[in-house]
Amino acid sequence: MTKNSAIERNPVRPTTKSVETRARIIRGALDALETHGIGEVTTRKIAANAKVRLATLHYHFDSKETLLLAVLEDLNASMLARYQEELRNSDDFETHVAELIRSIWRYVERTPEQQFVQLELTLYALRTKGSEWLAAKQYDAYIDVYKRLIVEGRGTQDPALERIGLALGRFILGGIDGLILQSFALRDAADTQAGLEALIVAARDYLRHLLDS
Amino acid sequence: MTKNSAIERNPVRPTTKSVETRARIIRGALDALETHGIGEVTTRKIAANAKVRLATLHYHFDSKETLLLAVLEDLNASMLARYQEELRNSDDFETHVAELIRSIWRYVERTPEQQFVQLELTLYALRTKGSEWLAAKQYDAYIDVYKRLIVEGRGTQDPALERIGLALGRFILGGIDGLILQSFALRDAADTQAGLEALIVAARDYLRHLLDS
DNA sequence: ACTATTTTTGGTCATTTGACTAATTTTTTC
DNA sequence: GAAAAAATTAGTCAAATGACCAAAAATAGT
Repeated sequence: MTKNSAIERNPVRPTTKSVETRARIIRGALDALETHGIGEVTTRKIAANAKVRLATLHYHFDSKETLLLAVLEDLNASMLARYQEELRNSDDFETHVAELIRSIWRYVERTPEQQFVQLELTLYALRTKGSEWLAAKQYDAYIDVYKRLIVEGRGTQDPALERIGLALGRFILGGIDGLILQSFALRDAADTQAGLEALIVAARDYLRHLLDS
Repeated sequence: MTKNSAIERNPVRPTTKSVETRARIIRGALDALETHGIGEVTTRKIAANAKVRLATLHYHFDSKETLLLAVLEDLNASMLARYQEELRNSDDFETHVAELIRSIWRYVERTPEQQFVQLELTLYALRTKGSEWLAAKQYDAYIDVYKRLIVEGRGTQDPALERIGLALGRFILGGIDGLILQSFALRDAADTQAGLEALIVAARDYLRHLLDS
């Protein structure tokens, strides 16, 4: 870990090629992270995975740390975009929320390794001095998206509704996180399914509770 | 990472001293993990922290991996023991559950670094081939303890009650995990508090739901 | 096509790291 | 209190790793 001369090396006008390579490296890093985990991932593995020389990697990213955090940012952005374009229905409020949760979980089940990596990287960011903001940004973004997906199609934009969406969004996010951890640790499909149903019921009841008060 | 000759080296009759040193190393490892995180922890840091030579560490633990997993086991055992000896009250069922959750959270707030390390180690165990069982054991144990704490003092030991306790235990564990992550990421005391209250309400409603069906 | 800039490459380096051994010291047992 | 077993120690080692540089190659702007 020697000192770094990123500022001088950084290009004034990044090329199209540069952007592509950058993206490829990030993708390679994600692949490497999924198969090896954050503890075993090395710049060489990432470079190999991205079909790029080691020095090229260091040309684009000042350090391994920078790269890993870039992966997390990328992961966040793409996952959020995914949710954004989903779900345009307009059921009954409670059904809508239930469907949202199911939709979220369907995505989680389709990308378990990604979820795992994201968890690892979130903890990594929290551990990395000066990068805690990334974790905060991530959670803020998630909560915001969840809120919007909840409120969506309700017609009004009552500030009270916004508050409810926010609270419910936080609740659901927490529930999903907890469920992810349990499903990873216990690997029991039936229990996971039951947990999901429990979360749906709980979210519904919590919604009622919020609407009452 | 050469191969290891632990079997031959292991003592036939471990001494009192040995047990003490072992415990000291585990404690040192925990300290090191708390301050450095799993990504930066080294055997040397651990040894220094435990005031033990590096070779001594390797005498007691076949490998870094073994040691880290031992830390996780120790952490689980001690935290569970902590919960066991707590809470002997016998309120109304709903109040009892609410108090339980508050009690759990109080402990979490008293030991944030430990919670963080435990999370890191759980992910580490899940990543470490052949050690996934440790994570499973951990969660099973937690769920079981939660279940017992929930059912405790209800008088009957109806199998239906057991089922309810189990489901509610899983639910609460997930909720706590989710809340821990959010509180770490967002670092907002008020939001965390609100999240806790939400969990309590949700658990109460979920309990009612379980009792109804 | 020429030039300036960006990008890539091959090769190098210091350091860290986990693991290991042989010898010494401490503890236990009889 | 002597022998045996256990525990500790100092010192060594190979491998891995992140970072870096100087030079070559590719690309873009004019």
